[in-house]
Amino acid sequence: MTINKTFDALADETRRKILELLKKKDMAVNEIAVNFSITLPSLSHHLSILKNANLVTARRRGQQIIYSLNLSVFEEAAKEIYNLFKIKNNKKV
Amino acid sequence: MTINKTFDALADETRRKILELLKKKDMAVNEIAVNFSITLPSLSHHLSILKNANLVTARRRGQQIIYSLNLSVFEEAAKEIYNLFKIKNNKKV
DNA sequence: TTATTATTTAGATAGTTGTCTAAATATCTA
DNA sequence: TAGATATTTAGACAACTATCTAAATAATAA
Repeated sequence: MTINKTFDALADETRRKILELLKKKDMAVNEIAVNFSITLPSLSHHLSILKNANLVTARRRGQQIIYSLNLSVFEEAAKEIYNLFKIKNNKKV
Repeated sequence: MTINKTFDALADETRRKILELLKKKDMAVNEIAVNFSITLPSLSHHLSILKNANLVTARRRGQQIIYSLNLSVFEEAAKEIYNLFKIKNNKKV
C-alpha cells in the first residue's frame, strides 16, 4: 500500500497496459495474454507485482484466475499521486 | 514529454523527494544535496533525469545552477496521471 | 485415474540503473 | 592568471528487474 510500491508498479509500460485493459472489463490471464508478446510466466510476474501493490485483485473461476482492478485502492492511489504533486505554495529564490 | 519518461522519473524515491523539496522553493544543487546522503554526481544524475522528463528546469546564477519545478508541465503530468487511471466504465465479467 | 488446460513458481541470464571515484567544465575571487 | 567553489561528465561496478525455459500446482474432462 505504500506510495513506493504504487510507483514501482506503474513505472512499467506492460503493467500500465494491463491496467488499461482491466479498465474495460475483468479478464483471465490467458485473455490478457493475447494482448502481449511475452510468455505467460512473464505476464504472471507483472500481475503479481500489480497484485502486491493492491492495484488489482484475483479470484478463481474454475481453471481460470480472473483479474480485476481494485477500484477503491486504485482511485485512492490516483488521488494520492495527484495530491503528491499538486503545487501548493511555490516561492522563487 | 512521454508518459513513459514521466513515470520512469517518478519511480525513484530520491527523485520524488527532490520534487517535494522544490515545491517549497527553487534550490541550487548544493542546497538540495544537504537533504541526501548520496554524492553530488549521483544527485546530478537524478536531476538530469528529472530535467529530461521536463519536470524541472535549470538556470545558472553565478557559480550555481538553480533548479525549479517546471510548473506547467508538472501540473499537466499530474493531471495526465490522474486521468490515465480514472475509471470510466468498468464491467464485471 | 490419466490427460488436458490454466496459471504460477523456480532458477538462470541479460539489460538497466543507481551509485561511486576521478576528471572535466564553468564561474568567481584574489 | 591562479586558486577556490559549484556542478557535470566519464567510466566502472553492484544490485535490480524483466525475460526466458522447465517444472510444479490446480481444476476440469475423458
